[in-house]
Amino acid sequence: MYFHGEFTQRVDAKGRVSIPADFRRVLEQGDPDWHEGLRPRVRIVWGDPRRRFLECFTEAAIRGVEAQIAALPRGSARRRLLEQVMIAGSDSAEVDPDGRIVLNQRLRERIGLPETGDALFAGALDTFQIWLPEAY
Amino acid sequence: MYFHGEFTQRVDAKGRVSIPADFRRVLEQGDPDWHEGLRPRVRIVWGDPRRRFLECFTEAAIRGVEAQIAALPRGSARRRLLEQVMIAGSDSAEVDPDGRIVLNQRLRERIGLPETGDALFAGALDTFQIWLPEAY
DNA sequence: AAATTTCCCGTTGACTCCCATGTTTTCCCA
DNA sequence: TGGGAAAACATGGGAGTCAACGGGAAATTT
Repeated sequence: MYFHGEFTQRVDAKGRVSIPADFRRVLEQGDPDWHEGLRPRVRIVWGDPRRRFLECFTEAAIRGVEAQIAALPRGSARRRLLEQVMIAGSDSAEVDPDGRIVLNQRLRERIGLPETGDALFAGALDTFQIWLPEAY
Repeated sequence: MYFHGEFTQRVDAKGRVSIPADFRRVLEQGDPDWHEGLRPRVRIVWGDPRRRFLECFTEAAIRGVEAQIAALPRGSARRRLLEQVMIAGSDSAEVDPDGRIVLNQRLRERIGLPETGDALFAGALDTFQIWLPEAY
């Protein structure tokens, strides 16, 4: 089950933004611990300075990435870099009962989202991205 | 089993349009999860700016495309481009019990369909296209 | 206690579902 | 082969449902 499609969602004054319903379904299916009535988790990666979007992973997808990094030689340059970008540079969040997550100050600044405005969600197979619409 | 032929169908005020019956048969056969009494799924790709039509894939066909994209290196330019055009730039729809799908505002604008009018369906083997008749 | 975060509501609009109707095509049998 | 019944198809409309979203109250943090 993959993310696909493109959705514009409003970010309110509290930093809340609705995850498109289709994406929620994918997050639920992609979270091994999830079951009906529980809230799916999502991992938000912001650590790559070259990217002007937030990259969001299902629980299953981020575990795959973590396993790949863990398989690299401890202390190697490549491993350190990926650790810094993907692991240190990520937040995990829970989708609330209304289907929303909160983008905190740092996350919003990272992609240039104003106090209140629209965010663009773009599906990309096993991840989805959150963009400032003008930057997309 | 392939899409073929050319059909003009009416788009009503709600954006609904009947899928030609022949095409429905192909969608049903091309959806691995489909069985009698279930509704076939269809994937509508609108993301290629050079195209002035909507390209519609069977479930099997789009999975093939997704698998090919997923096989490309994560983060490569080619993969990002294809993700944007084919994955983010697509909507999925279910054929309703009356054999119709809904073309929402964005899809209609994409090919210049007026509020109410005719759409032209053209078979193209494993996909079919939806055109504004004048543009075809 | 001030600020931030979470929870819970109500509202709005879009979309889905179901039903109704007319037309065309298919099928069967005289 | 002609006619008629039955099925399939194309299309319209109304009502119910759900997602998106904003606001205030409660809870938590600092």
